[in-house]
Amino acid sequence: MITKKLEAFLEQITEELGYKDPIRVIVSNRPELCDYQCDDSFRLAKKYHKNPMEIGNEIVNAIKQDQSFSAYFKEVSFVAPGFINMTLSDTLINHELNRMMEEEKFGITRPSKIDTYVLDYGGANIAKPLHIGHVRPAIVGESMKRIIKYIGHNTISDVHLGDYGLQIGQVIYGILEDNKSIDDITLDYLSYIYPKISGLCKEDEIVKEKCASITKELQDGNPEYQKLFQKIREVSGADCKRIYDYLGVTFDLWNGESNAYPYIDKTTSFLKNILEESEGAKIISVAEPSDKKEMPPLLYQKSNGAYLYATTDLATIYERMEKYHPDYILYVVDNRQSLYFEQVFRACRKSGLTKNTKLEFLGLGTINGTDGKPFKTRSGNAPKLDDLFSEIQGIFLEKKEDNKDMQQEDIDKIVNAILKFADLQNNREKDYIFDISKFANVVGKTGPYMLYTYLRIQKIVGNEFIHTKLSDTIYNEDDRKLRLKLLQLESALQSAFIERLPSYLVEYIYSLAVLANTFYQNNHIQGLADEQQKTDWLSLFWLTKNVLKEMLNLIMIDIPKFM
RNA sequence: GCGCUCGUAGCUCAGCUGGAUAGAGUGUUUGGCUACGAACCAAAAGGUCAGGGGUUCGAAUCCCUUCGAGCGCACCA
Repeated sequence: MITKKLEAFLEQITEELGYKDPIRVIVSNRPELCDYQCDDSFRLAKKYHKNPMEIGNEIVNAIKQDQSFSAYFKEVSFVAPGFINMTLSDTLINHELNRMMEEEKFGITRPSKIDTYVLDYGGANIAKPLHIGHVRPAIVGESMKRIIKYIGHNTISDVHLGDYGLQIGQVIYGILEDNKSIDDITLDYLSYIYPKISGLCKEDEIVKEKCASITKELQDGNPEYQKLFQKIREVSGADCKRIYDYLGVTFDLWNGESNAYPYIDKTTSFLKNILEESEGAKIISVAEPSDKKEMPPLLYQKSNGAYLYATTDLATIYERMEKYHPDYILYVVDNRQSLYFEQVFRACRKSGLTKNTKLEFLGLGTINGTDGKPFKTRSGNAPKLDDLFSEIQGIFLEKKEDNKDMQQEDIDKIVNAILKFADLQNNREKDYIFDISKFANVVGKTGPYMLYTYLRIQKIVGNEFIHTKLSDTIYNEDDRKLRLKLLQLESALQSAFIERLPSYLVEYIYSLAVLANTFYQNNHIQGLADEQQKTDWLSLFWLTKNVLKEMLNLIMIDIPKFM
C-alpha cells in the first residue's frame, strides 16, 4: 500500500535523524498542493521539545538528500506551520499501478493471520413478511461479509431467524382463535394476524398470558403447536429466502433461534455458576465494579420456565464456539439493541464462554419515516420489501421510454443497485429518513450513475483489449487524478474493514467513478494518434473498470448488460 | 429518573485514529450533444458545523455545559 510505503520511507529518514517514532502519512486534503501529506512534525516537536518548523525542515531536507528521493517524489516541501507536502513521482505512481494490474485483488496486502468471522445479520422475524427495516441488516451484513472475505479472512454467515419467541406463541394463539387449519397459514394471513395479536397483548393481560403459555408449551414440545410452528417457519422462511435471493444476500447457515434449542441444556449447565434466581426467573448479573452507569441483569429464563432471546442467543454462541471456534462474532443489528447485546457479551466474558473470541455489536441506525420517527414494525405499517422493489422499478422505468424494453434480469440488477447504493452510502450507525422519492433517485450519486459509468468505460476499453504495462508518462491533470485515486483503493478497503463501515468503500468507488467520468468527458481516447498514450489510457481504464466491478461486487451491485 | 445515539448548505447525507480554505448529491441559476452513451460534464449561488465554555500550535471531530430530537432501561425480540 502506497501510504505504508511512504510511512516506511519517512520512518527510516526520521530514525536516522534520531526520532524513533511511527510516522503517519495521509492522502492530502489540499490536492492542489500535494498528493500526500505528513503532519507529524507537530507531534515530534512536542515529544522532543523542539519547534515544529525546525523539525519539519530538518525532515524535508533529509528527504531531499536521500538517494531514492527522485524515485519516490516529484517534489517534497515544508509548509508552515508544520506540514510536509509530498508530490509523488510519475515513476512511483505507475510502478504501483502496474503492480495493481498484475496481482490478484489488485495486490492488497494479505492478513498475517487468517481469522474466522461469524456474521449474524438476518434476524428476520418469521411471524411476518420482510419489510423495509430488514433491508439494512441484510445488505450491511452481506457487504461486511464480502469485504472481510476479500481482505482474506474466513466468514460464516447465519441468517438467524427470529423463530422461537413469543411472536410464534402470538401467531399460534391467533390461528387457534380464528379456527384456522394448518393449510390456511399463508403469508398474507401471517401479516394480518401477527400485528393484530401483538397489539392485543398490549391491551389485554389475559391474551398476553395465554400467548406466553402457548410459547412455553411450544418450547416444551407440544406436538400440535410444533406442527403449526413448522408450517409457519416453512411459509415464512421460503419468503425470506426469495427476498434475500433477490437482494443477492446469501447465508451459509439458515439457522434460527429454534436451532439453538438443543444447546440450551449444555449452555445452562455451562453458565450454572453465574445464574441467579430472582423473582422466580433465572438471571445473570452483568454489572461490573468499574461501571459508572446502571447495568441491569440479563434475564436468562422466564419465571414460567420459558426461554427468551437471551437464552437462544447464548446457546447459539455456545454452538458457534463448539463448531467453528470463531475469532470474531459480528452482530449486525439495530442500535436499539445495544444495551441488550452489551449484557449478552458481558455474560459471555463473565462465564468464560468466549475466551479468545471477540464479540462485536455493529449497530445500525433506525430507518425513519418522513416524519422522522421509526416505522412501527409491530403494528405493521412499515413498507413491505416487495412493494419497495416494485416502486423503485416503477420509478426507474418511468425515467426513459427505452427502459420498458429492458430484460427483467437487467432491471432487477438496476433496482438492486439503486437500493443498495442509496442505503450503503449512509453511515451504518446513523438513523436516516426513508423517503422513497429520494431513495429511488436515478441521477446524481446513485447506483445507476455507477453502472452507467462502468458501461461507458467498458465500451471505450472494448472486450478484446489486452492491457499492457503503463509507460512512465502521465499525460494531464485528469489522468493524474484518476491514477492517484486508484492507488487509494487499498486504504479505502482497509478502513471499511477495520471500522466495519461499508460506506467508506462506497465513498471511494463513487469518487473513482466521478474521476473516470470527468476523464472520458474531457479526453477522447479512441481518436488518439499517439499509440503509446492510447494504450496507456486504455490500460488505465481497463484497471479502473476492474476495480469498479470488484468493488461494486462487494456491495452486491451487479452490472447489467445494457442500460 | 438513569443511560445510549444524534444535531453539518433549502432538502437528504459524507467528513476515517484532531490538521491547511468543511465536501457530495438534490433543488435553484447558467453554459455544453455533427467526437468512445447528455442517466453526463462545466460553472455560480448556498454554512456562526444547534448555543456557550474548555483542552490544543490547530476542534465539525476530544472534554464540560445548555437547548433540541430519537431510542433503550427484567419475564418482547
